[in-house]
Amino acid sequence: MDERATEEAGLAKAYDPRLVEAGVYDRWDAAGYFAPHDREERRPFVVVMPPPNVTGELHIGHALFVTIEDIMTRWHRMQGDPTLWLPGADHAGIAGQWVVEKELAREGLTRHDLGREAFLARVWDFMNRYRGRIREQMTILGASCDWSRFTFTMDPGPSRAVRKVFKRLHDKGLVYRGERLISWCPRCMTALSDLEVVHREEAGFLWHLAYPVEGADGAGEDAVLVVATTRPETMLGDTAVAVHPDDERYRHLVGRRVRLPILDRLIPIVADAAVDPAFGSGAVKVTPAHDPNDFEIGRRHDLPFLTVMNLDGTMNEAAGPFAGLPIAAARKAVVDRLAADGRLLKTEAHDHSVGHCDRCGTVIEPLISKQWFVRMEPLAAPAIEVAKDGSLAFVPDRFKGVYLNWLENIHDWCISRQLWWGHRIPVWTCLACGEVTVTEEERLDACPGCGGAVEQDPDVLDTWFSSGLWPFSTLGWPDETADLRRFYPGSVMETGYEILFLWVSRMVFFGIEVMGEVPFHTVYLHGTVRDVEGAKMSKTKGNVIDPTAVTAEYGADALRFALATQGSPGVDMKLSLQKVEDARNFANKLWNATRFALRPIAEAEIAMDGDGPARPEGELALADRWILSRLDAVTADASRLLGAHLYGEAGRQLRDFVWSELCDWYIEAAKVRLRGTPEERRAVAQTLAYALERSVRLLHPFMPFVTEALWAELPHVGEGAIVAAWPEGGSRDERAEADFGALIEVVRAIRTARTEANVEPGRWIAAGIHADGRAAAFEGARRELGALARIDDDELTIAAGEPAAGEGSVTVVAGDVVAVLPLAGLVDLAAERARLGREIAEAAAERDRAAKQLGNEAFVAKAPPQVVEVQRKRLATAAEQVALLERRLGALGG
RNA sequence: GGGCGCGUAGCUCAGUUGGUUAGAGCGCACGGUUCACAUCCGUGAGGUCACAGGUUCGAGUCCUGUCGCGCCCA
Repeated sequence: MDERATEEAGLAKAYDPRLVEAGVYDRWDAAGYFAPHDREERRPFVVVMPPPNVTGELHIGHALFVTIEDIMTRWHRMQGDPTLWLPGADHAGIAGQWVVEKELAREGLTRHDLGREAFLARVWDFMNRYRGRIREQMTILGASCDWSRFTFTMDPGPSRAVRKVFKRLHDKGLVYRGERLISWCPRCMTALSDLEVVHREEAGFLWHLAYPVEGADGAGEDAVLVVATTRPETMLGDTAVAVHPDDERYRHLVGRRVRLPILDRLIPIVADAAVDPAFGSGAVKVTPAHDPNDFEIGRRHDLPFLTVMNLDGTMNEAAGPFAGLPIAAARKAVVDRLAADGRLLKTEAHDHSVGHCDRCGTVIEPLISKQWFVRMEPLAAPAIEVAKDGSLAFVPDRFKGVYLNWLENIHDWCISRQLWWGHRIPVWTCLACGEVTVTEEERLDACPGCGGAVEQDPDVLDTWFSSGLWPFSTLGWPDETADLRRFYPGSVMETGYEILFLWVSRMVFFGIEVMGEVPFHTVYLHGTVRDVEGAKMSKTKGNVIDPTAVTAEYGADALRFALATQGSPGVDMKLSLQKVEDARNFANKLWNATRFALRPIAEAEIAMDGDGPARPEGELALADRWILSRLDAVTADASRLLGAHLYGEAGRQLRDFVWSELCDWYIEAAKVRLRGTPEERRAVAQTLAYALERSVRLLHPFMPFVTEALWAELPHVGEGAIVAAWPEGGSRDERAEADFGALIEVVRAIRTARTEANVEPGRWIAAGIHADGRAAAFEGARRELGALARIDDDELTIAAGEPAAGEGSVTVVAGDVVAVLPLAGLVDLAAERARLGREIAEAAAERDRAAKQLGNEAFVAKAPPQVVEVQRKRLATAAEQVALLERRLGALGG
C-alpha cells in the first residue's frame, strides 16, 4: 500500500542522481531560461564566465567556478533580475599551439614542415573538434549560462576588438616596439611576460672567479678581482665588472679594467649602487644582455650589450670556443676551463631563484629582443584609482591590497609572442618604402603610402591581451550593440585569485581605457581546490578528482554542494570524496523528506496563493508556528549571506535548517498529528507543503537538479524552480521559538536520562513535566512531547510549579523546565544520587559564574542593559535549578 | 627582503559588527528495523581556540610580539 502511494506521488524510494539529473538541463535550455529576460526597470545582473581553454579537460577548478557563478546567477534570476551569465572559450596561445604540435610530432612533423597556413588550418581543425566539449561539460554541472551568446576568443568579433584596441593604443603611444631584455622560453621559442615566468628556489652553486686586473698582472693584492656568479657561462657575455661606489675594498679600482678570462677581453670596472657589497666578494660580473639587473647597470654605464646565446638555448658564435653548446653543457665546459686556467677560486653550494616557463617548465633565459610592449603606467593609474575609491570592490577585501601593490609597481607588458596560433599583430610593413601601418582590418593589401606590397608582423599577441577585452568584446564591441548598452559594465567577476594580475587587472584597465568604465563592480576570488592532503591536484601526481567521474557517481548536485559549502571566499580548500558523499546524502535527505510529505499533501487540499502553497494561518500548532518562524529566519539569513557573497555559509545554514530542524524535529513532531484528526492532517500538510516548497527553492541555486525535480512534485506555482521567485522571510514568532526550543531541550534531557538509566529505547515511560510559564504551550504540544521523548500520554502530567517528590524517580532539568521520570525499579539510587550531585555542581558553577559577573560593578555599569539582563536571568535560572535539584536529592532519601 | 593568509575536537572546517556553557560533519563509543530516509535515527566521549603580552566590564574575535605552515611579489 505504502509503495503504491509513493509511486503515485512519483518519487522513487531512494534518491538516484542519475535519474534525477537526466534531461533536466535540456528542458531548461529548451525553455529559454538561460537567456536574460529583460525587464527594463531592473538593473541586470551580469557575470562573464572565465573562458576555459578550448582544448582543456574539465577539471575540479572549473567545477568550482561553475558552482559559485551558477549560484549567483540562479539566485539573481529567481529574484527577477534580468540575468546574463555569458560563457566562452579561450584559444590559449601557447597551450593551444603546443597540443597540435605534439600531435604533429607523433607524425614526425613540425609546424615548419607544414608552413604557417597549413599549420593554422590544422589548429582550427583541432579546435573545431573540441568546440562542443566545453558546453557538454558545463551542461553536466548544470551551468545555467546563455549559450546563445557563447564566444570564442578567436571569433571574428573578439579578433576585431583585439586589432582595434591594439591600433588605438598604438596611436596613443601606449603600444610600442622596443629592444629590451625579455624573458625567453627556449622550448616554446617565444617571449613571455613577467607573469608567465614562475620562480622556484633551486639548489645551485656560487662560483668565485678571478678576473685579472689590467696592469697588475704580477703579484700583489690587486692582481685579480674576484667575482661570484651562479651562471658562469654568461661570463662570455660580460662587458664589465661592478662594485658598490662606497665599497672601500674596491674604490681605487673603479675606472680600471680587468681582463676577461678565456676570451681575453678587456672590460671596465664600474661603480654602481645596485651592487650588494655583502653578497659574495662584493664585486659582480656584468652581463647586460642576459640578466635584468645587469641590463640596468649596462644602461647606466653605457656598456655594450653582448648576446652570447641563440634563441634555442645554445651558445652563439660570440661564445667563442663554446659556440653551439647547450647552456647546461656550456656551463660545465666554462667551469672546467676556468678551473684548468686557475681562474676558479671556489665553488660553494648556493640556493637561488630560477625562472621557469609557466607552460612548459623550461628554464627561462633573459635575453635582448625586439618585441611589442604596452606602456603600463598611464593604464595602471585609473585602475588604481577605481580600487581606491571603491568603485571596484574585492571579495575578500584583502585582495585589494594585492591588486594595488602589483599595479603600483607595474612594468611594461611584453605582448608579442613568437607563435602562430593567436591574434596576429595588426602591423604591416611596406616592402617598398618601409612604411609601417597599423590597422584594425584583418588584411592590408597594399601600402597606403606608396601602394607597394606589404608584409604583416609574423608574431601574435599574448592570449591575455584578448582576454583583457573579454567583458566588452563578448558583448559585441566595437559595435554599439544592444547587449553592450544593456550589459556593460557587468556585476561580478568571479575567478581564481591566481589570475588576479594576469587577467582581472587587465580587464580593469582595458575596460576603463576602452569603455571609460570599470568592467564590473565586484571581483570575487575563489581559492584553489586541493586534494585531501592539501596538495595541488595534477595529472602527473595522479591526485586529481575528476568532476565528470564524480558527478556520474554522486551527481552534480552533490559535487556542487560539497564545493560550495566546503570553504570560504579566497581560501584554498581540501576536497575529499567523503564531502561529496555527505552532500549526496543531504540530497537524499531532502528527497526523502519530500517523499514523506507528499503523502499527506496528496490527501489534502493545499491552499495556494500567487507564490505557491499559502502560508498556514489561523490557530496554529506550536510545532507549525516554530518551523514557520525558523524558516523565516533561515530565509532571511540565506538572503543576507548570498548578498554578502558568503555562499558557503548560506549553503551550510540551509542544510542545517533542513536536516536538523525541518527533518529531525518538525517532521518527527508532525507525525503525531498526521495520525490525528482530518483537520490536523490538513494543517500539517499545509505547513509541510509551504516549508518544503520554500526550502527547495532556497536550495535551488546550490542543487539545481534535485530541487527542480522535487519542486515539480510539490504543490507549486509557475513553470520551474529555476524561474520561481526567491522566497522572502516573514516576521519571526519569538514565543514559538522559545517554547518549542524549550520542548526540544527537555526532550533531549529525557532521552539522555533514559539512556543513562538504561531504559529500553522502545519502552513508554511516565513523566511529570513542570514547565512554569510554558505549561500552556507544552500542554498544547503534549502529544508531540510524548512521542519525541517516548512518554505514555496517559502517564504524562504537565504542570506549573514544584514537581511532587517521588520515590525512585529521576529528575532532569533543561533550562526553566523540569522533568521527573518515575522509573521505579529501574533507578539505581546511588547512581541517581551521583548524577544529581554532578548536575548540582554544574548548575552551581553556572550560578556562580553569573553571580561573579553581576558582582562586577564595572560590568553592570558599562555593559549594555540587555547583556546584564541576560546574566540576571541566567543567575536566577541556575539558582532555581540548584535549589530544586538539592530538594530532589533530599527527597531521594537515604 | 617586502606583503598576505592560516594555526579552533583525532580529521575537514564554521564561528558575521567583541557578549550566556565555542559549533557542525566525518571518525570514534554505545544503542536503535517507531509505517520518509541504514545515503538513516538517538545518546555520549572529545577543545587551555598555536604561544606570550596588551586593550576592554568582557577576547576564539581587536592590537603588539614570538613560533609553525602556506602563498604572492621582488
